[in-house]
Amino acid sequence: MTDPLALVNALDDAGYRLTAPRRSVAEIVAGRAGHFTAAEIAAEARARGIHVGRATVFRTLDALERVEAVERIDIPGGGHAYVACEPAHHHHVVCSRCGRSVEVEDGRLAALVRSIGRRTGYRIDEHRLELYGLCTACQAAPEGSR
Amino acid sequence: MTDPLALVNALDDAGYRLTAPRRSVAEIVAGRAGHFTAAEIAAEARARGIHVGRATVFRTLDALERVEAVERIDIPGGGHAYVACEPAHHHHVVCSRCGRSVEVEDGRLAALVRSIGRRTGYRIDEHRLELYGLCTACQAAPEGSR
DNA sequence: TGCTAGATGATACACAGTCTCAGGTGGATC
DNA sequence: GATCCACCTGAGACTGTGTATCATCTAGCA
Repeated sequence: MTDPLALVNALDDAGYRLTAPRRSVAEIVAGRAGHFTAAEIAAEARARGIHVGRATVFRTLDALERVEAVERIDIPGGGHAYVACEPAHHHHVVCSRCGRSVEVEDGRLAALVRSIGRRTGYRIDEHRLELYGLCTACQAAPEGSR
Repeated sequence: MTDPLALVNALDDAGYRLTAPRRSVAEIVAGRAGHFTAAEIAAEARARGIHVGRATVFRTLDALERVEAVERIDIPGGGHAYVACEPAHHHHVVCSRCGRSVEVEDGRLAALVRSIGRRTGYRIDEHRLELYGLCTACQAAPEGSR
């Protein structure tokens, strides 16, 4: 759950025009607790009776990613998902049952990455760490319930 | 570069039948130094004059992944790739220019993952770390050469 | 208010991956 | 070596995700 205004402002600050479809997408994104796919955003917009083209959803998520208001992650089994997040380098722990995600910051991993770089001789420019498991709520909930 | 026999044996040991298409795919996979996509394997088979269906390539790579003879990784920009590897949990450092990859083992990351689990309350079942950069050869080679 | 660059929706397209199904074949058994 | 059948195959349809194109629309500036 994020402030829709923050997303809209991020776009505005970066010089993107503030259009109705962008506001709608920002609002839906902001209302999401966990990760979501482009298709889910399009479906929710349709469910709310808002007409937003599929291409526009992709374009808007792309814009939000550029301004670092959302992050694109790979999900196990292929495909992508997005998470609304703070604009600093970090990683996500994603609940594989309910989709809720939390952010963890970078500290020790950055050191680990540097050490791997030294050991392998590679000049490491990019890394991605994604963690999947069960959030506290889903651990407590009985198996299969959702 | 892996021993094609090792891949074929891994399939055999797991109870998979040893068919001509599987041997061909195993041979092509074994001949690869870096990562590769299913499409590349299919293309190389075609180039060698071996007829292997696209579905069969996917099925064989899937089987090889099951027996842990290859690992499926996500590449930046979406899509998947595979790397032939030893059957122990580890991660890959992939050269973003030539595609060559090296394996790094797990030690400190496992500890980091545990500590993230403790901190967030998540029960972490799965994690993936992928590192991208330039290998020593590509760092030495002039920009743009391949 | 008018203008224009940038945004839009519709649509076609590309591509990866999955599924189905009729026919083929590896390998166990005799 | 012959037989048999469960498993494997290729072909091709299908699905889902993401991109490209284009005519039309509109936010926001002068």
